Amino acid sequence: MTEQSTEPRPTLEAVAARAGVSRATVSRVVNGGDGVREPLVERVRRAVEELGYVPNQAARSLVTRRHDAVAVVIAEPETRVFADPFFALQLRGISKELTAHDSQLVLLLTEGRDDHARVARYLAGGHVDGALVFSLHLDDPLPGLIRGVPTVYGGRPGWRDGSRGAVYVDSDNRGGAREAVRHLVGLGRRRVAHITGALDQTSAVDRLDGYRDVMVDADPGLTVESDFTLGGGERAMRELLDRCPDLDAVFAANDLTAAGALRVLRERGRRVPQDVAVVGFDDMLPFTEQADPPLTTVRQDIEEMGRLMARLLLRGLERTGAASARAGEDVAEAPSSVVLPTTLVRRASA
Amino acid sequence: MTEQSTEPRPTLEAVAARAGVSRATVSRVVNGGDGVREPLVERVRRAVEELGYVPNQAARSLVTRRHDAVAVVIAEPETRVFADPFFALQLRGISKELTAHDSQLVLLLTEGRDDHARVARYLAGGHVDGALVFSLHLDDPLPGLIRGVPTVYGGRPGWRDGSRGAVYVDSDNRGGAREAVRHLVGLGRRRVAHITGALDQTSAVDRLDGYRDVMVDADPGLTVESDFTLGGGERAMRELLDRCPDLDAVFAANDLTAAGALRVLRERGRRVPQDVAVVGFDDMLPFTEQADPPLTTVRQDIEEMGRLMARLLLRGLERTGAASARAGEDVAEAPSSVVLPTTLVRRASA
DNA sequence: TTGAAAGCGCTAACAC
DNA sequence: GTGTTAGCGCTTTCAA
Repeated sequence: MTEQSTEPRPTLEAVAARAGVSRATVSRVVNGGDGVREPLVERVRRAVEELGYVPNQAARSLVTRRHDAVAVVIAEPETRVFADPFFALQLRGISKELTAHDSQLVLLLTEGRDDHARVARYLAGGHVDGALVFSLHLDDPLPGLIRGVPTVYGGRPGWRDGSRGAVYVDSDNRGGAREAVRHLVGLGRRRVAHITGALDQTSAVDRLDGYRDVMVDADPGLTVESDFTLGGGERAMRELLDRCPDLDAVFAANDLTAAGALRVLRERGRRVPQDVAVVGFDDMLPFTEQADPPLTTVRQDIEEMGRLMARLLLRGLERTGAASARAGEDVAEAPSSVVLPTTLVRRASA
Repeated sequence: MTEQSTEPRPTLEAVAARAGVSRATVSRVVNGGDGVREPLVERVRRAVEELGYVPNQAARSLVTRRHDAVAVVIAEPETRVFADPFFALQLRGISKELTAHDSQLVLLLTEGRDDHARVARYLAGGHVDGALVFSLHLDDPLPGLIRGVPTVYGGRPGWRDGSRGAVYVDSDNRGGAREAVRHLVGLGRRRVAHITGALDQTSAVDRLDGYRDVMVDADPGLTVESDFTLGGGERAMRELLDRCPDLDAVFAANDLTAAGALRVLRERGRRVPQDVAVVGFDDMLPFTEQADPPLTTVRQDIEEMGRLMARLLLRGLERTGAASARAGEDVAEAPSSVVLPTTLVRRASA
């Protein structure tokens, strides 16, 4: 392993000694330097430089009770998480926003129920200022375990008792689905099928609702439940074709599912879009572009969702944080949930 | 935002008072309970339970100088990072291993040169016990900036002056490439082309070397430089076809590149594998399986690489950590680099 | 404006 | 075994 620094890192004390001032003064300079006269600031800065001083965050947190760190909890037992770049994009957005606010990203991946206690303990341990929680399934016990930690959810949580005032960022899944299905109908398709996502997630439920909004009294046989995966999409498509050979369009709950459907349609000799038009959801490049034919889909801005989540959380933290409370200054609104619009991206498949 | 616990969390002191013992005893119980008599352990446990006590990590780190946290640094300015599930899989492996050791994963994504200083500062700030660093390009300044923090690299670093005793985990890129090309040659192909990866990364260089090992005195025109992306693969394939229309096989530096190549081959009316056989690298499902035809490729176990990196780092930390040093017990070997084997996965494309 | 001093909550010697 | 005590490195009143 690369170099092990055995010699202790310099402390405030050391810097103070070197600069010939008190610890308090060094602390002030390090934290912005307000109320310290210029020549002293200069002296301290130089000492910091020379000694390569870096504040010890543990000591600082101990007194300030701030950590400048945010936990990102991805509660997704399935391998699916890593089959599409969804989370990577969210992380990217989050990371950008946090970085801009000098906050760190602590990633908590949970593989199953066992991990919930661990995550809860961690969050309760006061390691982080807040949490961003993803991919909740209905009745996920996690939210109940993390009370006391400011949290923003990715996607509307699916609690039966409403969302209990939880703050979340979501796409307009229902509206997007409506637009997709309307597009298919506008193309003259009458037998529009729907392959759902995992119905224990609100995104899947909302997309199904959107489909139903447009296809009122649709043949129930045209809807088949699936799970957001490629393999699931294949299975679902086979089932649909067996059940309703006359279908002329498919709205799939996401692009991965649509890719599976496309493959089966090709297998079965159905031409896309001539025989069957297909629309996906997510606009997950390069899946959609690489698909054959390139996939018409509903785009959501994943990275922006991540960024927004982080922003809401940080804003909330500032609002309740010591800084603003002390000054009693413009106490901003408590942040509230945001639903981002989607857009239909037309390609060759529909 | 969900609930803001305003009342202060209980401290060791509070637990001690409640259990009628000293802080030291509580501390002992909380940290394993060695050397505390059973009835007391019980009393303390109950008090902890009742008060919902959770240790304050900042206070603990301040004295132990351990953080039970490891930074994962992904230094990848390109969007590419998020186009394939490569990092997600590594993260998964790392996360599993860290979790098993009660360590946290702090993710540091760097978007460009500007971020290096930030990352260096963070690492120097003693927030973490060690670092796992990925995706280094040649002459990346980062390694120079993080001296003092135990580090394991993902992929062999490409420093001109050797790897300076750095510990890394890598795949046998060269051997895997050899196997891929030998396979093509074994199929009777004589004009085997190679689309390289980004040659500022050792993985790309090693794969090129492996290709050359087998194709000694190959037509230099059969090798074209690319960048591990789908678009890059398309461009490279076009160039190759223009330059060497008689080529009968392509070894692409990764699956994404291969996918690009496949697309262009189809465009140009070349049948795969009859006219041109194609082999990729990575075995990035579902890319390889979804490809048309399904892609023959060199598989590397990405998740295992991640897990191994974490294991090496943790082992090294234990070795030098207070615990083992104090006891003077079996001082294990300093961990050394590991190169994982690859395997050829045959599908339809070659 | 600057410094002195009191902790933040915890662990680890060292006594008892 | 258990308790007492001295810090870990920092911020933050409070005086000067």
